[in-house]
Amino acid sequence: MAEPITIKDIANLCGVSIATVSRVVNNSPKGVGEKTVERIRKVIEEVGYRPNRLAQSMITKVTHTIGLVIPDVRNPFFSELVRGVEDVCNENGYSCFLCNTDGKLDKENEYIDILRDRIVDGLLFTTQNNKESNPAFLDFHRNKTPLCFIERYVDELPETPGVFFDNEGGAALLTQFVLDKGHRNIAFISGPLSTMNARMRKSGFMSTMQSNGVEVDARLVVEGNYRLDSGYAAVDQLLEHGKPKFTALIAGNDLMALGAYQALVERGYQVPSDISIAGFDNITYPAVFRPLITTIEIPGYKLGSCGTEMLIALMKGQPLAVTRQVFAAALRDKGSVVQI
Amino acid sequence: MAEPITIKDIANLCGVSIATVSRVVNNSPKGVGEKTVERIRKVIEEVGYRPNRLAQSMITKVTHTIGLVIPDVRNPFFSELVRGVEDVCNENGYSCFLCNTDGKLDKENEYIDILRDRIVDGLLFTTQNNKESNPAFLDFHRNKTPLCFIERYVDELPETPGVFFDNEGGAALLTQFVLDKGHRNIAFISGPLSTMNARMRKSGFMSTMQSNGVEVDARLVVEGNYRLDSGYAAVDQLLEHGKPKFTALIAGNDLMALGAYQALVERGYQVPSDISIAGFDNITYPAVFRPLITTIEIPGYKLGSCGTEMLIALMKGQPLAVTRQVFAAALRDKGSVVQI
DNA sequence: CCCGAGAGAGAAAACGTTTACTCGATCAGT
DNA sequence: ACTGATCGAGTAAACGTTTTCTCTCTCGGG
Repeated sequence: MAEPITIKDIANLCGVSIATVSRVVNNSPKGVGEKTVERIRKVIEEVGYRPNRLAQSMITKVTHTIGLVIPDVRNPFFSELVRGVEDVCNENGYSCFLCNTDGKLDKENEYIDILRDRIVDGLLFTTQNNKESNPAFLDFHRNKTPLCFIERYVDELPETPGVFFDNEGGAALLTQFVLDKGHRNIAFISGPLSTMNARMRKSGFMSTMQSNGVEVDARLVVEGNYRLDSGYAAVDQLLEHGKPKFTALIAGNDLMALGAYQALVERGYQVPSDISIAGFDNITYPAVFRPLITTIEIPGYKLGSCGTEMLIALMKGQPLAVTRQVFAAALRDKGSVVQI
Repeated sequence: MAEPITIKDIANLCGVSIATVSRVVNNSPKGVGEKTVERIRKVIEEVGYRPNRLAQSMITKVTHTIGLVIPDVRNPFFSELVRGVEDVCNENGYSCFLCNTDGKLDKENEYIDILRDRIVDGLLFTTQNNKESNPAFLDFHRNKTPLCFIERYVDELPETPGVFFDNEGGAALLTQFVLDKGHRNIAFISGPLSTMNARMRKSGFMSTMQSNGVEVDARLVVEGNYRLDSGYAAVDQLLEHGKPKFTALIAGNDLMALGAYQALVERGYQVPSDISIAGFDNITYPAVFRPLITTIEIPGYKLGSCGTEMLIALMKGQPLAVTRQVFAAALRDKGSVVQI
């Protein structure tokens, strides 16, 4: 276990004080002579000295680390997001602690505590729970440790910065697209309404239907849970009373759309000729795969990178132009919605 | 910016010395009276004191963090792996720095330096480059900072622990499966032969062919780069001289298999009735998607969790029963290889 | 020749812990 | 009553930095 080289070693090697070495390490140009700087630089280079970041952080109270709290990195949306976060961190000299909560409140709280203990400089946070939050969380806020939400509000912290996706606008865009194709009887499978984005998407659907003067049949609106099988089950529910009363189906995400697709095909319907289908997320798999679902793209990478940029600005004490950044929706037409 | 509560505050509040508080925090039972412990515990609880981990680490030289270096978290295999790593870390009180290198040597080296500076207790490392390595990397080794490879050897560090997937065995298993279906003319698209796993898979293919007494037509073995389009391009190369001379095609991963599938279909061949296809990875997408490719499953989560368990054992100074853990391959028959 | 300014550099405190050492008090055994 | 453990608790050094002061030169201007 070779003892690491410390600033003291460099000082001895150069015959100067540690203060002087510290000055050249942090290249604060004041107070050190040209040739001394040169000499110390050379020795540092030669012996490969690297300052101990723990000791530095002790003094400066800055660790150049952030915490990233998400439900599950295996979800492709979050993989994208994580990569966006990590890239921006790296560009700016930050490192990133990854934390998976599965959306569970107790794991969220546990991680918040851990991250506070580790003295992260900032926190990037996503979750489904926007009701309750942990004391440590409010501590972050109270201590003015920068905090940036990703697709999340916490009711207690209404002014906290965040990056959001325009779920309502996306749903409106998609609904309008389907309406423009001539559909009037449109079924809607929402995500779990306990989540903010499911509510927003549903609301975008409802309001667009209304603003187009199309009445929504309440029996055609069902709640799912964002999983494949719940899309499948929703179709059973929609077909409960015999023949479908809808020519198009919009799902709260692509996974449910795929489940619905499967159910419809198994029951002998042609998609999209009999029934059009649309989703949300633009889950992108290798282009070979079928079926393709017309969808709303959610820019995961962008949300991650921009959220991190906001956070870094905050950590640097820069004032934010916009504290809540909302990303517009984009439609990805893949042919699963046809004109009637 | 409310100043955080320190051990000194607790000491003052309780009218004891910081040493005593430290003892109860680390509950080292020696040397503190029953009632004192109780009193200090209560105050700590009340004011919500949490020790500063930086200060602790300064003394103990232990940070309870690890570095996880992978090419890209967006690759589903690595998403799985990352989650396996993070779960085990969390169970054991470790936090994990995520680093994406895109397989680039310079980014790998950069992260190694960063992680060493951050004084991680251990390092989990994957990459494609097994030839060159960075001085800091060897430093890890020299300083006996635990190191665990994931699907990687570094030639300079032959004794380093690691978790591996039995690529050669997997390829053998798959090749045997295809042979058992009666195929004799089998094309093989390898991954980039600069990578260890591509070489192993190819080698498993070649040796199984040979051990079954089937000669390999050199023109039917081409090199790809693990990406979709290289599978597509490989088919062009294989069909260069007119009609296919093979009835089955094994690709070094599923992505290339899919690219090959697309190319074959576009050229009017039926898969699998004309040509069977098999891959590697078991990229799992929602079950609705077609086509399905018979493949070898690589247990990403398991590799991550077991690698982390090894690393943690090393960090605790426990001797390892096995320093190189090799995970066996499992075949996932999805019907894309038919009997002839 | 003297004074003051400014440059170069060192001394030492501080950051919040852990831990080896010390010390007094209590208490059991003789 | 004296000795020697043992227990409870405090003192202070140490970890490797940053940073504020302070000090000593050197040099230019009057």
